[in-house]
Amino acid sequence: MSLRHALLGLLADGPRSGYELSKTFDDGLAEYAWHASHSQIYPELRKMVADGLIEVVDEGARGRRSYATTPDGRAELRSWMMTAPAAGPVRNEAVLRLFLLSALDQPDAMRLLDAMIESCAREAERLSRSIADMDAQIEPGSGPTFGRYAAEFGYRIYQLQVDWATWARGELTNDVDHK
Amino acid sequence: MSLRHALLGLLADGPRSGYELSKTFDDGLAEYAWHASHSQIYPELRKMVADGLIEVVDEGARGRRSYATTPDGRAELRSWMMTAPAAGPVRNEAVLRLFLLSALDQPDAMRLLDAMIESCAREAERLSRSIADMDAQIEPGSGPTFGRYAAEFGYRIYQLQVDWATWARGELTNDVDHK
DNA sequence: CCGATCATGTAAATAGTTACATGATTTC
DNA sequence: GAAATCATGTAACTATTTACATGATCGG
Repeated sequence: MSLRHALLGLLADGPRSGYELSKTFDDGLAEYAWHASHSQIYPELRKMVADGLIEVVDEGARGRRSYATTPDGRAELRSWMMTAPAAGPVRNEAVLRLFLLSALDQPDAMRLLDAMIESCAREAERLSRSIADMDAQIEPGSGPTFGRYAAEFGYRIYQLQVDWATWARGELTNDVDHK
Repeated sequence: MSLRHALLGLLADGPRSGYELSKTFDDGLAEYAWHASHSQIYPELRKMVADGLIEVVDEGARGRRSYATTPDGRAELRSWMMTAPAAGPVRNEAVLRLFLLSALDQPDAMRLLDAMIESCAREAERLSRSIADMDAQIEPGSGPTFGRYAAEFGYRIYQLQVDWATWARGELTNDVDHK
């Protein structure tokens, strides 16, 4: 049950409301690691309270409730972080399409690879700028934030997709030349 | 509904049984792109027959049934390949744990990073050997197989994780030094 | 003939998505 | 005072996992 651990992990940084947690999924986490919608998050938070992993620490305007981890929650998170198997089942539609490339004919495959190379390159560049911004305004001595780690990962993964697709494009071209 | 398209894509290469499709998921696909168990695959194949996307082309021993794509199925696959959005929701537990690293204390984070670096490096090396094997025994003029594409992707992604984790390890170390 | 593997299935439970629903507060 | 955003929820549906279940064939 990774959603539960994702929520515990985010709350480890400090109290958050369901709404804020939902936002955090939307920027960064959902793109590379784990996606969840608010309709899944709110009920899960209730269950986690019932299970003693988190507790309500503040109630604000508009029914806002902030949650924080309990000692049990932190123990559960640590145990999961340190003992979970290295790889679990993966779901990634973009990668799936890369893998099914050979199901297309040559011109379609080329068109798709070109489109992917372009969109991944654009993303990589966007993240590269975003990283430069972050690095320009950190206070010295403080380590990278969550967002900085995520951006670094994102930059590298988009660059990888560009490189892989460029390589695959070359292989496909050679393939045709030899026929 | 990506499972359906994954199955269509695999069947585009030639007729396969549910059992074989299930095996294909297990080596390569499930690790980087999409996971599915046989208990999900068999019912889905039946639905796809009912929807006219695939058909039974052979019945062999032990109740084995081979499926092949229909023209409708190939059209559906192509349309999905060419028009699906560049990025969908992602699920990847290993990456999630990387992102939640800051929820651990320094020594635990270091231990986890070291373990990840080691296991990813081992995987990268295994794939590197596997790639060398494949490249040694291809007939000249024929393009890379599905497995070759997958292995290339896998190698690069494990290497990326090693590099990212090594970078993160350095950042964490600096962080402590400055305190 | 026995163990491994081939080959398919179903049922129950959990996880996740999509659509619907409501109302408060802030900002302009 | 209207639009945007904050903030939470539920219901129905679909997808996925886990566990149970069965039997055929192949290799030694």
